Amino acid sequence: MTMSNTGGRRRPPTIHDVAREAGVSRGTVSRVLNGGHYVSPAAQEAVNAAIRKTGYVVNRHARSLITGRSDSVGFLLTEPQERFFEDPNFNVLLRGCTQALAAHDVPLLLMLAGTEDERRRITRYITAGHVDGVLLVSSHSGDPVAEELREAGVPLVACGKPIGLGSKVSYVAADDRDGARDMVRHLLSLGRRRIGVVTGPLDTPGGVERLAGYREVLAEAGIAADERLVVSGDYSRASGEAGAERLLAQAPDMDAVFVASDLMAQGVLAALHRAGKRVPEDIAVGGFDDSPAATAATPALTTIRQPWDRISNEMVRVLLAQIGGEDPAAVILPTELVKRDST
Amino acid sequence: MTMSNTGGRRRPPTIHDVAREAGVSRGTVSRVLNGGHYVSPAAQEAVNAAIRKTGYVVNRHARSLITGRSDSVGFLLTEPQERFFEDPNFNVLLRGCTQALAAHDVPLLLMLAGTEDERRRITRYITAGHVDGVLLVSSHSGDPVAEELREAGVPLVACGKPIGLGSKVSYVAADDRDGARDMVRHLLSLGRRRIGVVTGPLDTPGGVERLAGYREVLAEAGIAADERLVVSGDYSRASGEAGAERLLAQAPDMDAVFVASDLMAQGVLAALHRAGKRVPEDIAVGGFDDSPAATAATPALTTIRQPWDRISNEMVRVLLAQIGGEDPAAVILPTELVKRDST
DNA sequence: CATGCTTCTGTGAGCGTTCACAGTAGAGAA
DNA sequence: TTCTCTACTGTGAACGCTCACAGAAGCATG
Repeated sequence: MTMSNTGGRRRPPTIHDVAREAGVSRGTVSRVLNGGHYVSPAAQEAVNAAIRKTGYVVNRHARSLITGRSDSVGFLLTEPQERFFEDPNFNVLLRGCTQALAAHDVPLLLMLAGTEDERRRITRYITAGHVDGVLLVSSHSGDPVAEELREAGVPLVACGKPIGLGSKVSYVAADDRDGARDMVRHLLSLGRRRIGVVTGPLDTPGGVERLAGYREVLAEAGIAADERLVVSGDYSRASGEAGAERLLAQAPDMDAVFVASDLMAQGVLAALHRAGKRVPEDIAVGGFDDSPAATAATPALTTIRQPWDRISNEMVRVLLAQIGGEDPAAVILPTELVKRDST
Repeated sequence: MTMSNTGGRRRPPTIHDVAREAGVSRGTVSRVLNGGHYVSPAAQEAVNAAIRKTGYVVNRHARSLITGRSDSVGFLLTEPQERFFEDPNFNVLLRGCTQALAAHDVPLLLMLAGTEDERRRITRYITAGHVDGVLLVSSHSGDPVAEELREAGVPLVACGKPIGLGSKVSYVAADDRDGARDMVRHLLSLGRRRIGVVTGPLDTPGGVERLAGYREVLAEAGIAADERLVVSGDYSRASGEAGAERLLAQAPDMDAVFVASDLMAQGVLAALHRAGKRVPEDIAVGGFDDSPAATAATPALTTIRQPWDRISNEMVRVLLAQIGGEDPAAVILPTELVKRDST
């Protein structure tokens, strides 16, 4: 073994060591490292051998210092803390993004900005160029961070359509409205006519769009809108529980309910259970997300699958493209109805 | 406003710009930046004003290049992917560590190393000095990453006691054994005598220790060990379900069961429900973790709370201390019994 | 033979910091 | 006065890399 590195760290090999080992100059090694253009096969081979032999790994700090890029991206969460770890979707997204970035050898910096203070610090950090771009996960509109970053010219991709901002910012989103339409059509196809809805927060695209889909399908089916069948939640389990109770009180003849998230649907199921309603016999329940909560629920939840792997992949793709100089882009991905036992 | 940075990124101010603005030298600015020793109050003030005026932010790459430190740490997950996003504990831990690090202005790099290939790449990345230290989250023993990193002299703190390694590696863990003892004692105090257990994987410290606690308390109570009451799971919901079925078959007279994770307990509850057993009347169920799954379960789960915020805080503290030159340390934190409806 | 073109290679400069060192000024002691 | 000590300040020289440029070699074309 050449790299006798056991115990205590010694000075790692530099590009100079590799060059000497390979009998070429720093320039040639650098060229090999960066794509190998204008390098003879012989030199190429010698350099690669030297890299293997010395165990050389490029010093990203030195590289970043001169290129001005950091070759890393931030994963920024501007949600208040609770939501982050209550909502399983975040995990799937985070995991997907980490993997997609790893495939490009780009490390991911996780950033939490719940408070005003943290937001300032992190904005500062980002605009100082410590990351090349940002994957933004914040559902609520009027998020000042997105606007600040956009103004500072930081490449940015949001997850879900940012409500406040113009079309100048990239985003990747599932087709919420279409997913909602699918679910409500499914409920209609089961013969249900008194279909309630527990929406998400109406300052989020998901909240707005899923409600819109619900309304559209009912209108198309010639069913009159009934506001007693519409209540709002905040995606939390507790708000689902409260929502179901309100619905039962306002519309006792309800025979189905479309819930804008699986977590809320869990709450709805609990409330229905308490009220002595059988699911799906008395009331069919449809969720949204296809999160682990859907299979964990009893009965297992019929829901709308969001294509999280594709979403994360696309977010990374669009972000890297934008870092590479391309213009912002919006990507909408289709959802899928997953039938289980609750309908 | 001085920093007219609107649209397109311009060259950010350097330490030189600040020095000129403040009428001092680079050296003085640098000293202010690094603690302000040997700097006159007047210079101190002038530099701070200049920093505010120019909007200067230190270029970490340049700093890292010369100091040899990266001022960032890695959060390394060597679990296979599924577990990561099925287990809510990871989130809490991740969030806690991110916050604790942010308080020290240290960014966190999230690293996933599920496959052999990824492991090699990431080990390489880490040993090249791209992070100053690593927070390691992997429960299974015989994890080669931990050993490699330790050998390379990378500061390292594991979450949970690494089984294979000697005492040379730091770790922070909840007192699994004591938590298990509390739970089993609680079940005994309810008059239960035929207490089953669904353990975690027995190549993880949590799996081993929680089972040991169970055995100890039963022995102390003078209850003979009965291997028909002991089955193993892998912390997944499904394995809890399967485990409960085995227990019911092997020991139909079981009147309580201690499950080594809340997620598995959810599976246990489902299986008991299917078998027509009432919880807690027929069989009391105790979980472990106090994850969101505990409150989501019906009935709400009596469980053992792991002090995740303290765990993450301690992990960060120990890691930073180790980076600062201190020796490795082990920290054991107490757990807490949380009584709900399942016992 | 000169000229141009393409492919390849080496060299110096410089990215923005910190660090070691060499000062300078002022206070107090001899 | 002169010396020493302390508090402070400025100045190269790195750190390891990429980039622009200059030049060499090979080959075809004028």
